[in-house]
Amino acid sequence: MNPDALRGHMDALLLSVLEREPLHGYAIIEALQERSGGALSVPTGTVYPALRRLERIGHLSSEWATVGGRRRRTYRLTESGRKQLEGERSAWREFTSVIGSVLRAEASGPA
Amino acid sequence: MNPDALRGHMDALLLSVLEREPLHGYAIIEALQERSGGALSVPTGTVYPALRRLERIGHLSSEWATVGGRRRRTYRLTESGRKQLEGERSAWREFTSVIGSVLRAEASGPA
DNA sequence: ATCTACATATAGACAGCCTACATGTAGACT
DNA sequence: AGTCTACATGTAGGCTGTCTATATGTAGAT
Repeated sequence: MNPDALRGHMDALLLSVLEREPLHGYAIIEALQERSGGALSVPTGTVYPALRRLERIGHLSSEWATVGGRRRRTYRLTESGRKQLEGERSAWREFTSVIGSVLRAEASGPA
Repeated sequence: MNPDALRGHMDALLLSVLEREPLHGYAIIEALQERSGGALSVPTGTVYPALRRLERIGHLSSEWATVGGRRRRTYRLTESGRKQLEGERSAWREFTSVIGSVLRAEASGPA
């Protein structure tokens, strides 16, 4: 998966994976792998900053927990985050529809 | 259409629009508008540099023409460009499939 | 004269994803 | 005791491609 292709869709992925339950960063990375059938290996250097950004703009909230001696920061969707996810989903549909319509255009000549 | 979303898909769009016939930059922008039903307004500052980049790496070739007193640089797909377009198309299918599978995952709780 | 459409081009800003690195705990295995 | 892997978070800096803004010029309509 070409990294550049993810540009602008990372938020949708993160919000989507947090929709059903709160998760910490490491678990989010695993969830993305699972849900994508192993195709998505998002590096920590992408996920952690993105989560912080999403929290900063109010789409996520977080709290620390210690489980088995390890510190976790668990993120959950805020109300704003749920609305944003809705928006991301419809933006995704529009995006694929628009790009798809260009890519699938018949290669038949003019006239 | 969020500009960031285009990242990494611009090449596919440009190659695709040049598949059926050679076009110059301005006409490419119009063709993208038409094919997308008006949804794609790609600025000249994006298209012209991108076309040059694609020519530099061998996917396009170009030649100057003068039509109605105006200078045009007409681009056409090279053989390499056609192969690249094939690759872009299958990458697009994979991309939409992977992201889609994450976004569409059921929001039902675990167990 | 002025305006719009046609037509190309570059400089610099911006943003976000990536690589690489740093830090630390827990448990298994030798 | 030492090593290795999995778990877990985080930052600095690089890269690159898209965008905004600007520049230049022709043709035709008003």
